[in-house]
Amino acid sequence: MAVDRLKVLLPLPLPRPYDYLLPEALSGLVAVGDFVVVPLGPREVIGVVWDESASDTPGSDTPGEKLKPIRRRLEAPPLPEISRRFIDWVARYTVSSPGSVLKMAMSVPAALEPPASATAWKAEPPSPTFRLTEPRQRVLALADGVTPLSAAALARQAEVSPMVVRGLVEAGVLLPVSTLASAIASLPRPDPEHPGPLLSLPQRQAADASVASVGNGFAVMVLDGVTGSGKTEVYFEAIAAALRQERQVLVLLPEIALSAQWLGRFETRFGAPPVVWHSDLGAAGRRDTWRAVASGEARVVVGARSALFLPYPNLGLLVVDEEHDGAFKQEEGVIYHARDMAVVRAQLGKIPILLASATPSLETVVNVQAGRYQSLALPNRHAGAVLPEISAVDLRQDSPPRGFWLSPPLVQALEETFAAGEQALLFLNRRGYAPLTLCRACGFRLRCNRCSAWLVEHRGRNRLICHHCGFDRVLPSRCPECLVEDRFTACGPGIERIAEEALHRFPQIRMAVTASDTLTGPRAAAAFVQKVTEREIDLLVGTQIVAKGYHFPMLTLVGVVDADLGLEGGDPRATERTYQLLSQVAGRAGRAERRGRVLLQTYQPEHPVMEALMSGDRDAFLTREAESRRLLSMPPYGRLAAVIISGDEESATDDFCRKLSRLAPHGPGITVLGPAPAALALLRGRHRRRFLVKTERSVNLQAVVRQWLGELSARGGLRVQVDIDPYGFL
DNA sequence: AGCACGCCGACT
DNA sequence: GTCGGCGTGCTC
Repeated sequence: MAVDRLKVLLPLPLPRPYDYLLPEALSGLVAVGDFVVVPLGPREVIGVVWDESASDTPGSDTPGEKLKPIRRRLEAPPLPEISRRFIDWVARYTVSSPGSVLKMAMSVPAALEPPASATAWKAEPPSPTFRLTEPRQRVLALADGVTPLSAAALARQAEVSPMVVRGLVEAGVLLPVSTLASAIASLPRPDPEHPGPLLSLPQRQAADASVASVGNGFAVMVLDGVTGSGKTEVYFEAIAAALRQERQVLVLLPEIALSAQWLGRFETRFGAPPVVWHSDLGAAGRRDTWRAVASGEARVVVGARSALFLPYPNLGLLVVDEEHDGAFKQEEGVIYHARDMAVVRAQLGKIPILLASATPSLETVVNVQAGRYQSLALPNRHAGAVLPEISAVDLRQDSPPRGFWLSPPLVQALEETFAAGEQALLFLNRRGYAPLTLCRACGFRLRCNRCSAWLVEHRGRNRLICHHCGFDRVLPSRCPECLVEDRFTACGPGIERIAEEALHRFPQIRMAVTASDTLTGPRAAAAFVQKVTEREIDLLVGTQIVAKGYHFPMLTLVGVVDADLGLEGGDPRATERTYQLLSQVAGRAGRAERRGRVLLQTYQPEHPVMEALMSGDRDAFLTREAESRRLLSMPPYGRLAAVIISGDEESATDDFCRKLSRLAPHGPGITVLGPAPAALALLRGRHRRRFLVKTERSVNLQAVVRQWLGELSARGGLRVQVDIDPYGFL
């Protein structure tokens, strides 16, 4: 019997797919995975056929027989089965609706509509009688190129009047072609046989192991090697292996927009650029990329976390570079960790995944120790480079003068570096001039009205900015509290202030100040990299943005202005994160023949993080961290979920929390903590409270949370968010 | 997510 | 008396 009903998943936060009738006219033409247009209330929505629902089980979970018919099927490649299972899996894991996850996979509605065919023109050999004037020849030469061009582009590039092109069209010498089809066909193909750099022996061995895994089913490999050990070149070989097998590859990077250097290395190895996917891709770019992925034409995709949800029909390898990086955690909407979901995607696709990092996350290290992941270690920096010498400056002894932040030893090291004609980096993970501004007359501190955060002075722009909601204002002349005039004073340093101090100490040096707000987009990043590489810059002052992925051969000194920043609060995860960040920053020093030096300014040189950095004994540090996590039953030894309640009214939010509290799950191996004010108790005008659900590994955490939250519905501006495996523990 | 339905304040 | 605010709930 023919199927006459289908389940269709819509990209909306609905609890399950809806049933629709398959009209006679579409019978046999619609299959599971197809994109279809269906009516939903008064509107039409694009969804995906999720399942067949047998017609002889009427209304098992459907209200009555008021089923509406599927309107039409869209001419797009169907959503692959693995993608559908992946979406279901992510929804279950993150305690969100499958429709919300589908929405991430369908982020480009335009890609599903019939390809808009902007007309381009292709040259046809003209008849011998056709007069080939010089302008006409120029146009025809262009139209003979690889990429078909529009009439306007032909005229512009051939430097002829549009009338010439029109004449050629009318004469039948230029024929119309569909831009889209040819754009896909002309995607540059990374070539696995393109000669790449020579690999060192350890690189070769790791590369061989990863290459061998390609095409051999699911496996997780951890590429573990210090900065400069050449991890990228190793996984390039695995990518080459996947390309030889005609499979697609996805590389996830934490900060895609800023990795111009990474793209350069890729092109050196493969002779062509990869397909790039990130959030600030234009609408047309997104559409074309989505289609290129769905058609299988995009061979290597490099992207930020959302690239994981593109509809790869033929994915053969996954790479997560800098796997420890916090940027893989999506904190809004469906909250997920792209690295963890990538492992699941690899498992569903029965393909290998490579996790690369110089400072693997504790979760990953524990998985290696348990034998679940295979470790491919790269012990040394190649090309004879040595690791930087890392030492602490004890600020209790070597304190900077009042109102300054660079200690005498650091100033001296800078002096030596500049004298040797080398470059230095001052690292401080704090944007702006000063993190806090207060009134000297009454002690009033300027804070954001909508967030529990101080306003940060950005002197360059003459603004006070909230880093959480973006609110900004000019510095008032009068204190809003005591009305006294001009008594505001900046407290503490941001990178702008460090830059000011450095310039005061070394008036001659050429300096670049880089933060996420000054290094906007790939162009700015490329310009910055070029300036540093060509040694037009002596000193870099920057936030974590400079810690990621750059390689400057002449940079031999790294000064960490405040190594203790981020250790406050006692969150077990903060220790690990600080270690990873500082380790990464330290790796910027001295990668070529020159040995680098790293100075950590700290008030606690005996802190395990500092000691681990200085001794280079990462494994001892990790063992110790793992032990403390085990004692606390924290991940990865226990399961953890954060439930965040937010509302624009504080009392209503607290009321709701009390109700939830009374219904809180209990039982063996289940602990619910809270409610407590969330890390940012006020964010964008919303009051936030947080519960922590902690369970033993044997407990189905998601089921517990789902059942708990299912008992109450949040109304009246209240919102409930579930964060499985939250990034912070407190 | 939309979009309609519904129940209370200021207008032609 | 109606127009319209946005709170609440439904959509196969």
